[in-house]
Amino acid sequence: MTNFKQKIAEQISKAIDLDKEELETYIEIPKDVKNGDYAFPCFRLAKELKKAPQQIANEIKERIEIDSTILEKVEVLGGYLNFYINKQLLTKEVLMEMANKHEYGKSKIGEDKTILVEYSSPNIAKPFHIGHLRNTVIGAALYNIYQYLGYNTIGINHLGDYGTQFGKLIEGYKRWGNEYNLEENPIEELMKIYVRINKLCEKDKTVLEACRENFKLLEQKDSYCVELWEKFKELSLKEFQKIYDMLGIRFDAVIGESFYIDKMEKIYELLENAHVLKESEGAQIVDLEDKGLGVCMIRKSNGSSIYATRDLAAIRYRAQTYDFDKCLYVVAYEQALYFKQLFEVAQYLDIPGKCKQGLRHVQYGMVRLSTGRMSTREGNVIKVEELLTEAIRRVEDIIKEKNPEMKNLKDEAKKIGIGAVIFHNLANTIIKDQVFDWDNVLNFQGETGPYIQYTYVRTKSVLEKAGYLPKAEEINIEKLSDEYSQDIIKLIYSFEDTLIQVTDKDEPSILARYLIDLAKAFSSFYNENKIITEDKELQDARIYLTCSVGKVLKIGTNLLGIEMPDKM
RNA sequence: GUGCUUAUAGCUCAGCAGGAUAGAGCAGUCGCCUCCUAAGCGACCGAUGGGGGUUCGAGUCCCUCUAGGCACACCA
Repeated sequence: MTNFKQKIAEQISKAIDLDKEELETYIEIPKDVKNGDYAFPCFRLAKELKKAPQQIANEIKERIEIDSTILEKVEVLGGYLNFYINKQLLTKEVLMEMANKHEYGKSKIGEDKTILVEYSSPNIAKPFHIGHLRNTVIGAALYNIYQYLGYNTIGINHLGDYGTQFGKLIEGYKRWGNEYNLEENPIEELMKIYVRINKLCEKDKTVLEACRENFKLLEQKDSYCVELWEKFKELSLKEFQKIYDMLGIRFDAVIGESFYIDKMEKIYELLENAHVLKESEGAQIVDLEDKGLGVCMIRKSNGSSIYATRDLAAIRYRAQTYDFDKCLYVVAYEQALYFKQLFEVAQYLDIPGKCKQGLRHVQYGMVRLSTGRMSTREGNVIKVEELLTEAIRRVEDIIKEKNPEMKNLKDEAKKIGIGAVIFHNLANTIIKDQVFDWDNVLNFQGETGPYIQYTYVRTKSVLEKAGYLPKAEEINIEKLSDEYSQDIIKLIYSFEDTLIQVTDKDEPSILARYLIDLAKAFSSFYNENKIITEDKELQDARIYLTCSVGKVLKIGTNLLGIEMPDKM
């Protein structure tokens, strides 16, 4: 499709002697459509050229050649040069693109680039709560979008299956294992043990030492510890899988921290050879004080490993295995300092420079309860299963009321309920904290997942009523020159650009917002116009547009990890 | 104490790496189903935390204050 912005920049660059790429960055999209489709503010040239902005605008306008196939007109308003693009061309191109491309917006711009996305990464033996949900949903959306743009994308679930916490669990199980029924409700019971042993550790430091000792034994492959650990792991994974199935999420690699056990010696060695490893209080650290990053611990004073060691081993392994260009860590912002340290220390590894530079912490805000922070140790967490089940239940109630005849009630309710929860997690800038509120998450009106789904279902139902789909090349595009249709056309035009923005900023909410805008534009259009009408040409054009909106809505929501219902 | 981060309408959020009159949703008030699904559409109401600065122009950049959140070595 024509890159209008670029074309306009080219024209301006011919009129005044400035680099067209630079000019392109100055061009903006006016807030008010009355001011055209693109605008070039001349203010910043005023000083250089020693002329009034308006005069500059006028002079550029004089010198510019208007290619009427691309631009309708150019106007000067204040210090702005306002460009009105050729609607016919835009409309034609969007419709043809839609007709010719099987998957609209799909691109190859990421070809030859490998992106790793580490996300979800729950801790074994701990409940999967709404904090993990946010992480999982953000990671999955990024994964899908990168992939759609042609990147070779690898999704990694870096399970927290190692560390002192297991020393604690083992200690707890040793002491009170027979009091708990692990088979029945594994995570619940393990959590109780975990909470209990943590309380004891706080009171009695010797117990904490015993826990650390257990982890050390686990690391040394003590058979009792390994056996227990494997049992905990198996039970937890089964539970997690239930949730991934509900959410429709899968990973290319599920590799726990424990996978790196035998890859850590090499890390010690590399850091040793780089002369950055120092002893401090009996532990091995890398001092990053001069960079304002404190110290990064690599080996504990009792000789056992720590998460940084395993993460470094993971980076090295991933560089060797995937030769990645970018590795995204979707992890809450509370670990911001840690990741800065990690990436800093990773510079000493024997991996390609592009891998070292491609490490990126995608930070998202915490999910809190109105009563404060969620804490597994405190036991006050909202579990994902509970939330999804409630969402589905509420949707079922609404369907029974609004559409009692509906078939596949269970299936559709699931798509809508889960869709609402996923969308809610992606609708806002991810760095912002969220205060969890049932009514907020499970609101189905306004800017929500169900709103987009509802809009989509409407497009489907119109198409069903029409019973045919006209050919794109036969559409009379003049029938789509009204404001409502044009709003939609412009939005569809900017779909790919929206996806690129998501990957530029690692911010899925940009796509979520876009889909709301598109659904709104269609809803207004739908309300204002009859699609099925007497005027056959008009009907064809509108049907085609309706179909296009439906396609983009579906592709977009799927990229966010949300399924579309057929009926609502 | 140091560092990071957030602050926009009663509530939840947008605001394209400074640009034209700051946009939505929810809540509230009011209209719209003899018409393709009212989980919808339209209208009204209502806002940039305080103070400086840079700039032709600041919600956006800088400084400062205030208020939340987070992190600062043997948890991950």
